[in-house]
Amino acid sequence: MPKLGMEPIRRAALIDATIAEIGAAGTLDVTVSRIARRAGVSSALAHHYFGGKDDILLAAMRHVLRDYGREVTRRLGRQTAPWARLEAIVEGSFAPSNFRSDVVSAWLNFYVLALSSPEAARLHRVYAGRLRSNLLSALRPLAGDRALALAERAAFLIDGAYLNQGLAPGAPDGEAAARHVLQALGAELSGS
Amino acid sequence: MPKLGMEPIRRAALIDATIAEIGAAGTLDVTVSRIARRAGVSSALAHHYFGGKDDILLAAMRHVLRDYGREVTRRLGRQTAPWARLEAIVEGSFAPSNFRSDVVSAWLNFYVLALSSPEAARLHRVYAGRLRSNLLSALRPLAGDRALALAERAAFLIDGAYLNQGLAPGAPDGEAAARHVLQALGAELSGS
DNA sequence: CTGTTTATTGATTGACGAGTCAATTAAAGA
DNA sequence: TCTTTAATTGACTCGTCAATCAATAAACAG
Repeated sequence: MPKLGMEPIRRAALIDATIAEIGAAGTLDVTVSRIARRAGVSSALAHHYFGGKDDILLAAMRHVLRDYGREVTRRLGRQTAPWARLEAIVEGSFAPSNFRSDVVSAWLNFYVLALSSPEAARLHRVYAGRLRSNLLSALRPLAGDRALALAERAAFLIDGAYLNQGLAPGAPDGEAAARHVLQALGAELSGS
Repeated sequence: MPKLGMEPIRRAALIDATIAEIGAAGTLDVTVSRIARRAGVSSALAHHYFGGKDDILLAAMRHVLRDYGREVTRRLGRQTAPWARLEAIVEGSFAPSNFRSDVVSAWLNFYVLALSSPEAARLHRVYAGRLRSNLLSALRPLAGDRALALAERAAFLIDGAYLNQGLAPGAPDGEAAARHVLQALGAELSGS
């Protein structure tokens, strides 16, 4: 019973299913059939709309990255003071929608995918570049020429927190992670 | 032409080949055949000594973790002053033998493997626990009751540096990473 | 109505890869 | 010398899975 205009709905459902499936399995070794089943369609349809498994994976990665960027950008839009902008970046990074355990699990898998897939590597570079650029512009007024090094450390802290929260047993706690990172940055800034 | 006592030699060669293969491919999706070929034996022999692919992977993970631990422990043995012990931990973490690009690539893959393999998760917990315990004992005299939070941040920084160096283009620079982490910790400690 | 386009799937193909096994060679021991 | 044991492999089996395709059904255009 084909209704028209299904494409965007199916795509979205398949992408959500992909993230959920990867999150549940903890690996990219998920079959197209399982993803499709979770989305309520046949595996043939997944191929029809995406072309191949790689394309599905990359679409899911783009989706995660876009959600992440949206969350940060939204918070950043309202702030002008440097420290407030820093808070916006960090808190956006650990916002509940990004920091759900299946999303973090998928995130880690996409991170590692960048080691073997050029397109995934490109997406990762875009993310990493934007994060550093955001951090740098917020830190410049606060830290002057130490801003570059501080931005790098902040990026390390954020990624490290993701990695550890992703592997820690129990539900991840974004608030605690954000507090950690901000406290570390605050301490480094005050001790100038 | 079977010589006796080949087992340890073959095991070692297969483990090295596994790390090299994973490092080169950037994924755990490497075939037993390729690993065996690199080690100069047949795939049947790999199964003979290890049992299955999972066992090979876990053996390689243990090997990486053991090398890491050795490097840290060796440096730690000579030091008694708190800050020197901290340096030992951090510098050991980024020692050239641990921080070769194929090893880091394998490391990241093993990290993610812990999301789906209980045994890999156990190994990771052991590593994470020991790292924190080492950091904590070095930081306690320097930071008192802030030591716990600081140890956590240091762990985030180290893992974050691994993650970023692993994905950065070009050869990883362990010295720079170590300096980064130590400088961050020093700044936090001085601004008490 | 009729033909075209969109949505959808069941069935099939083809490849690839983990794990098994029987057979071979040579060293060690009796 | 005979036999037991370790080392080693080529060939084979069995599943699984990505990808394809032909077929069906509904909406829509003219």
